[in-house]
Amino acid sequence: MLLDIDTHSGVPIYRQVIDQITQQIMAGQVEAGEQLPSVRDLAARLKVNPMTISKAYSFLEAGNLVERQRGVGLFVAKIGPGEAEQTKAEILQDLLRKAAVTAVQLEIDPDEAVRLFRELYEHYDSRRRSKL
Amino acid sequence: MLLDIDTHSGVPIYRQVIDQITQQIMAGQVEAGEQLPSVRDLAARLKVNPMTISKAYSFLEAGNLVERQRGVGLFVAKIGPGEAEQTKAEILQDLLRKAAVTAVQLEIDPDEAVRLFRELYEHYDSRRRSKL
DNA sequence: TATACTGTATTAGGTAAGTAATACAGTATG
DNA sequence: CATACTGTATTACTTACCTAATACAGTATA
Repeated sequence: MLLDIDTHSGVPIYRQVIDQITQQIMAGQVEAGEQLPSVRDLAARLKVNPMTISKAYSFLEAGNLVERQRGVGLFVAKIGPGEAEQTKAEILQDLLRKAAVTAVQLEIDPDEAVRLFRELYEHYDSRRRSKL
Repeated sequence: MLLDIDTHSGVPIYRQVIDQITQQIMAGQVEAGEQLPSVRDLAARLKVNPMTISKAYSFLEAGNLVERQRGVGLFVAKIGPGEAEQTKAEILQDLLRKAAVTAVQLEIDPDEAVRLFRELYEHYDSRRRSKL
């Protein structure tokens, strides 16, 4: 599992871990039942304290995205389709909110912004399809 | 000047203020010599402590983006020609690219994604207009 | 001069994040 | 059983962020 922590972004490390694992689960990059790296393993890889990772994992567990077994490890949970849909929408909304605020701040025409977004969607969608 | 503070993002408030003002200056949305809102004014608007805004303004001053005059206020500085400017379209594209990639990865319907973006735009746009 | 604004400084306090160190409890394997 | 892993708990500490309150100094206007 590849995680990237940007220590200059101002976002707490544990938040970045949560967000990235959440996204990977939602994108189907990891399957239900799959084991995530151990607290110590991931902490060593990311060069942070194990308790920081444990904190992130606790939040993921509280959000029912993973199941933790003491002595064994952490496993991706089965996500109900309704829950997955809601989580996906929340992830996208956060990104689009940032874009929308910026578009408004910079006084970019809404139709222009929407057109650009749709074009980008189609661009990356066709790239994804060409991989199937 | 419209600023939006997302208290759930984990990014410190002063960082968000810095980043958004920086972005607007670099995009040419505000001109050299233009006055920014006072510390107290912006703090009241964003419902934060004035010292938090003062901290952000200090960083902007340290980065030579603004000039502060005690008793008068804060003014956008002349930016040297060497400073790399991004166009508004480039800025927005970077953000929308991330959203588009994510929407594709999460297999979110394009019309749904576009509808969400437009709603968010209109939401923040109506906030901006209500301040004019 | 008084008033209302402007930014700045200071003190004190609370919360959050991250860390180090240590130890415990549980699991799996040889 | 010993070992090596697993997650968890705890204590203590530092740094960062944010706040409230207060006051000072500077500027602009009536």
